[in-house]
Amino acid sequence: MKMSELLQRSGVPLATVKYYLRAGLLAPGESTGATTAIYGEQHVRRLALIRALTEVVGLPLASVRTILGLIDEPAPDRFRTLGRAIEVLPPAVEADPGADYPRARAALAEIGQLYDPGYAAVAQLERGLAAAEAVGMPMGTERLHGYARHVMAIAEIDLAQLPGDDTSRAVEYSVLGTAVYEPILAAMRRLAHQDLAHRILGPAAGDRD
Amino acid sequence: MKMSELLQRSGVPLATVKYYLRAGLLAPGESTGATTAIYGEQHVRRLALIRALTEVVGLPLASVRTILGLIDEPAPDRFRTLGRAIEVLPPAVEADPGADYPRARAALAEIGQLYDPGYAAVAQLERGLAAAEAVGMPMGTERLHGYARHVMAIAEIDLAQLPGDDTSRAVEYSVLGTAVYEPILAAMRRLAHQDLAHRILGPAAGDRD
DNA sequence: CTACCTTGGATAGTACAACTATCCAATCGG
DNA sequence: CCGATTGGATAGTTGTACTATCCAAGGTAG
Repeated sequence: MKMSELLQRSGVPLATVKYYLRAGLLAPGESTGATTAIYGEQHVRRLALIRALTEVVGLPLASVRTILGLIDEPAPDRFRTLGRAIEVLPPAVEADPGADYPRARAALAEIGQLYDPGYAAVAQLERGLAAAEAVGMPMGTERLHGYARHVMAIAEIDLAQLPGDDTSRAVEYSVLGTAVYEPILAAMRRLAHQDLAHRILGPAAGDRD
Repeated sequence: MKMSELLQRSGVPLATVKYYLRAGLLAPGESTGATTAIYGEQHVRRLALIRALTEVVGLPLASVRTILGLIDEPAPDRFRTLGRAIEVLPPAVEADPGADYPRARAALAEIGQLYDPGYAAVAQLERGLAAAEAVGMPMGTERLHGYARHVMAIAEIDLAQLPGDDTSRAVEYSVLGTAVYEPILAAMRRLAHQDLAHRILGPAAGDRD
């Protein structure tokens, strides 16, 4: 298809597509002359992916670029690829293998999980726990164990979906699954809160007008 | 305390504190003359809260302002207060009571929860589900049920922590708990993924160098 | 008591991200 | 063959979150 059709199919304005091309987020079409190039389905999908990551997940374009790069050329092993992808997901925190994350270390020890200060998610956990403390609602042991149990169950569901044979697709699945399903989980938690509040606080308290 | 001490205690630069004062995020100190005012512990706490919401949760200041306003002056009932707070949490989506959210409606019907297009979280769920579809990994029924079960269990843990007697504290708890514990849950899910990947894919695949 | 420091208040400037708009020239297509 | 489309380049806009400077008045240490 030509540019005009790509614009129509994707719903992205021309100026923005040009911007993505310049930024290296979108591969140029196959040039068929000085003033034309043809684009394929992969361009439509790529645009949808960029928009989903920016608008729904809320990623800055620099992070989108990293994730797209990982999908196109994964790191030698899945584990490291996923680790790299996680680093750019919000809230972006760079892991410092030399640093100590005391709250995260204690929490992970408590629930029997591996503590590795080189994981970005460990730094994120530390920040989250510190923030919870700072606003006067630190995480208790009971809550921690409860969260851990159910989060682990959710992670098992996620991994069960993982296509085991095709590595490249598995990487794409892992990376996108982490990013895309996070907002869904957050929304479901919020809805669960409202559902529970409605049932427990009673119809009176739950009445919306 | 005086301004200089507030700066030291909070670690926030003077220019930024002045900016927050101007923006109405921080109440002015009690004026003791044309060029002095005294600040209290509540100012230190408020600054910590602002920083936690902006840096850890990643909220824009406009959303922080809304949340602070809800904590200071909650809406008539908890249910609506929490609803308003949820609306400003990322990814910010405004709920349109007149709109239809087919994916969210189907999903909520499937798991037996109330569907109300007036909830911002419903619009968020719709967006998330649509994004998952757009990138080629739509949510299946099995996954939906699994998520729902565990998310509901997590929400029950959250609500168990809620102080039942003091409404104002309960509101603060609900609002902050939703915002602050979301990044913690996200980090825990990512760590659970890595933990599982390490155990299932084996030490070889999990080797980090 | 006085010279310097702190403060409050106002205003302007900076930095970055993510577009958005325009211009030009080549060329494609009816 | 002539208007519309395209690629390529460049400049401008919008929004957010600060950051820096200036001024005047009031506090404060010696």
